[in-house]
Amino acid sequence: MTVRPMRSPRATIVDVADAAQVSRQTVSNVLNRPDKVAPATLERVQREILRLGFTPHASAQQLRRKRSSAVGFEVNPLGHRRMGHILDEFLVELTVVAPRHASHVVAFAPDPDDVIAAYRQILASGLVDGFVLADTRHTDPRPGWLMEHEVPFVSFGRLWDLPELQCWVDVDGRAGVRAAVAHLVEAGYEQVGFLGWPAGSPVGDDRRAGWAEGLHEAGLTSPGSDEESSNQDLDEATAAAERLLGRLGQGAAIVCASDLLALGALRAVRNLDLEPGRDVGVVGFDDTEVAAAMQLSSVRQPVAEAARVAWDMLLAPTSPEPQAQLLTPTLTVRRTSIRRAP
Amino acid sequence: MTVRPMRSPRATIVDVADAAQVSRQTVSNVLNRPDKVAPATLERVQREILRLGFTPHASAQQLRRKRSSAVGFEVNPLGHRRMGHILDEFLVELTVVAPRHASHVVAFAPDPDDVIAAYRQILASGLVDGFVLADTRHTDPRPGWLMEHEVPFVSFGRLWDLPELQCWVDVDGRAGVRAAVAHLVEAGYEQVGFLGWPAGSPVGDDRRAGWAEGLHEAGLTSPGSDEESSNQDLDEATAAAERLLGRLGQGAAIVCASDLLALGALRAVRNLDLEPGRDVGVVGFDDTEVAAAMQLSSVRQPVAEAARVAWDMLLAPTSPEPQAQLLTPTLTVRRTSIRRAP
DNA sequence: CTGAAAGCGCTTACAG
DNA sequence: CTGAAAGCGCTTACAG
Repeated sequence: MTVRPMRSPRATIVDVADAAQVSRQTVSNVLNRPDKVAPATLERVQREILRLGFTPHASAQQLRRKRSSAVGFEVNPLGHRRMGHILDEFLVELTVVAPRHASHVVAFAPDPDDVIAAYRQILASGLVDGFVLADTRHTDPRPGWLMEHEVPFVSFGRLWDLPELQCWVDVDGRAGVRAAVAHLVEAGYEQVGFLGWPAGSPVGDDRRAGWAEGLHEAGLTSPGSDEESSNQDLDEATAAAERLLGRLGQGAAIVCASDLLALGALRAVRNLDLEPGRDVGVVGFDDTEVAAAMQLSSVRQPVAEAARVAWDMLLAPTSPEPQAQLLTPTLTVRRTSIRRAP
Repeated sequence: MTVRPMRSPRATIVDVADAAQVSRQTVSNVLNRPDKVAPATLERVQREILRLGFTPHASAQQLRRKRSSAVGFEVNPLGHRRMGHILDEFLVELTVVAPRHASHVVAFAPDPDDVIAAYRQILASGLVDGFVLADTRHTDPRPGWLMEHEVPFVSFGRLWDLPELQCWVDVDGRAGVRAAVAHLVEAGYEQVGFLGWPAGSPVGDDRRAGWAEGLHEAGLTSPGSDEESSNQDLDEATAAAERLLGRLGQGAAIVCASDLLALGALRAVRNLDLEPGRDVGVVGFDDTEVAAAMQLSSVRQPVAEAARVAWDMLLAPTSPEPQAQLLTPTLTVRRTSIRRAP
């Protein structure tokens, strides 16, 4: 047996075949249909594969199989802060799961002026078989285009414009907020107000609905005056929270549609010389770094699970059509929703 | 991956050749060595390429050229919060620049128990030609292994263990902190203290050195008592900042090694019923979301530039050996370092 | 300047 | 169960 030099050219299927005294097709069979190979041959070939450190060349497989075993994931320099890095986390989890499906993830960044062109290009080059979408929005051109060209895809986030499409996984924000309300009531707060975004955003409206449902389930009624809204801006959120606190009585709590809004609520509480948690409960949404740093209780999206589901959906047989999935978030409880120190 | 058949089979080089009435080699020449093709032929072929929407098949090119035109980038589910998402940003910028080099980025997540195995595997499969490393640390096995196997790579972050290697780009944290000190002195603060990490981390020590240099340049001397250290923990940082403020006089400022430490400093300031900015200056490091939300001045790493440099270095000729590059960060000035409201 | 030939490394019917 | 043949889509010397 020849000793392989340090920087040797990769071993190919032919090298393995020669070493194991079989044809290269048999090596391929060992790799792809081991049940069709005699046990003794199988073992001999596998030993040589291990010994030579052979790994099939991805390009050759892709070319022959007419399949890349890769999915594309769009990353976005402008938008990637919008969701508090949830999407960065999602990409990581997508990548973690990929090997389980003998696949990999290709990141790409479209020109903002022609997003579809990037999808078209990467698809035409055969670099990916399909896509995982994220950050879907109203009038998003991507799902329609992919649909029309019969490109396999799954979306992390509901497909707002195409309610008939079921190829998505999302997080049930409504249930998360509902759970936060229940938690706050349980913790002893007597009223629960809501600090949300201005009406009209599907995600924000969904979270607001969760608050209303939570109140209802807890037997509390909303006087209609215990909510305020603000854009994603700290000063605006602080002012809104101050107005809200002015109307809520003693021992109240505020559930917020985002951690940033919650940060405004914390400020408002302190501006009144009150102590978050002890005097006023506050819960945020997304459990970002900000939340952890500020000891803010927050609703956490199950990102890793969403990534797993996305893969499963993408690889599932096309019929029966996969069902959309709504995952339930969890609540990370920290100081700002503990009414009394233990 | 189960793939539904694509609606239209892609156009191949042969389709273009037939349409343009040339051989397929000529089409290839149009693509790869246009100078070797007669102008009239060139134009005719290019017209057909456009008309058919032809894009070369990546796998076929990779197989033939023995080059993938891709770099691997390791993403890490545990470590990706350590640097305040700087690495997520870096991946995005790497991806943005990739098309300029006719390349793409393959993300991968190693098994934490055998990181090298993931590098070996992805390399053996021919999926990438090289790697961009990040989050390098002392006793990092990756640079040595890559070096030994003559795998092209560039590191975002100094190669602490291999000072002879020049294939890295990093951010000059020392210069950033020095600039922050100068800014604070300029803004009218009379003393500048430092809140850092415990001695021993190369990055932290570098930032501390920047503070000392900044004091020196400003003609201030450090009494040796105007620094404190804390781990990345809000409560610990708050306590350290309180001790520090207790020793600093009126009109002081604090430069911090991270935004989280700075958050502790902000808390300490408020605990003393003082107002950040007006009474005590505070500057953080990394300009994270937390900084933006808290109106915290902070040192910002030029991540996009680092990504550009990384690509250039990776593709640069191997001789002369590329020079390591240290980029200068910028200071994002917000409320916490403005002494008086305008 | 253009085209015929060889081949990158693999997989998949198919014949033996 | 095993191997000879064809071919995935491209590029690159090379001959004309």
